[in-house]
Amino acid sequence: MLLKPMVEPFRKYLQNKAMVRQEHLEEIMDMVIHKSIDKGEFLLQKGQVCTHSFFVLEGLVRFFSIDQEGKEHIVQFAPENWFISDRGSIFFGKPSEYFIDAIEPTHVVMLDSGFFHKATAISSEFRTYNEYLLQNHIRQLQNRINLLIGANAEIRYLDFLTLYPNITQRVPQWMVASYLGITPESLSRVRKGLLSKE
Amino acid sequence: MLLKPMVEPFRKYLQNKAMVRQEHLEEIMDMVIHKSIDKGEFLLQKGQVCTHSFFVLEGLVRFFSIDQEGKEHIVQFAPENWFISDRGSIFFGKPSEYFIDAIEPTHVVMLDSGFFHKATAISSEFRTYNEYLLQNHIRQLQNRINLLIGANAEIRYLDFLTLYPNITQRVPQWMVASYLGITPESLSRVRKGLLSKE
DNA sequence: CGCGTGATTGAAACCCTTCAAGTTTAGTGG
DNA sequence: CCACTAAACTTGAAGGGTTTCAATCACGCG
Repeated sequence: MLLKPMVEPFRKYLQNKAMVRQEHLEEIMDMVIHKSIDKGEFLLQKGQVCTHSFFVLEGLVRFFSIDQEGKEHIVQFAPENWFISDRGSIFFGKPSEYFIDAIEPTHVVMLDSGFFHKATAISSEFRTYNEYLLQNHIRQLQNRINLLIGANAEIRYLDFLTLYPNITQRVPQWMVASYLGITPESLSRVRKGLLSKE
Repeated sequence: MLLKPMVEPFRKYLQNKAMVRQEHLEEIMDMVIHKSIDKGEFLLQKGQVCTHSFFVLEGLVRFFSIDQEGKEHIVQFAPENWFISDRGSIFFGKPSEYFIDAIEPTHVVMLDSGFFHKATAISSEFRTYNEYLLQNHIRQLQNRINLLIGANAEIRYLDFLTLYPNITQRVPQWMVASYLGITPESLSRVRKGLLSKE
């Protein structure tokens, strides 16, 4: 058996979060491959068919699109212990409309398209947890849509701060703006306005 | 056995879309309850814990929030053959932030919180189809977020038209505006602009 | 140091909203 | 079937929030 020290956080995650039992752990762990990427490197680029999901062991990645005018729009951040992939592309086998790259030097495990089927077949605990992740993801996306159609930039920024309190210091402000759907200049002014209130 | 003529479309859906086999059909169908509601009646109101998912047999419902200023924001429409529920509330047992009501006189089947677990255990075909629905739902929500943070009202309206070509005639224009995150007046002007282009 | 990236600030332009008025459409009761 | 009414849609003008473009400032790193 190979020594894979870097992927240990994934084992811990399966054990403590997903409650996967000892007897199923190794079989699942045997399916994972470690990969490390530098800041700025890509895990997925537009036009590629997304073949893997990624679990972030260490570091921070972003999931984003680039529009016709060349502007980036960040759909999601993924720090440690988050799964990230283009579900549409991986599940339907279509070329992706999105990019995934590293904001920090990052370690991930790569999970091929059969991983979730196999792992849920092996461990009912993993199946339950995976379903929880899907439901929670949908809940978050709906909440974000609700804010985007109903709330102004200030409220969306405050919501972001409470939702991702730890990430704010790790990403440049212009990326936060991109996530919120506003320009860096606007975010700067929103922050200025908030400071003068308190 | 009871005669349930109204729920027949659900049986057909399970058979043709989800590819549920004959031998599993009745067991699943036995779990469903029919309910009909008038235009304007609610299936879910803010503050309630959502106890059921709904499958629309006939008619049209909307899933929406109301903000502090009393304005409605439509997160989703659900016409025939769509599932609708507040996944967050049903899965986590928390009071909902959303409303579901009928835009037309509507017939639904009610699926209690255990339905999906039981049905996926009974039929592996249903399990596969349910996963497809979840993945597809996430893909749609991500796409909508991407448009909300990166595209103007005109582009979002055109996307809406291609995504829901049949619904446009069935919902008042002010609801479409609410879905797009703009005012009815703005949508009226967007439409005027599009007419003068062609 | 100097360079590049990111953050801030200002002014003008733009998109969308708000408010108000008018028009059309749809539903209801006589 | 028409008349009436309420709701939905349109249009205009003014205002607000956000973007754009440009200039300046702050900082980290070679």
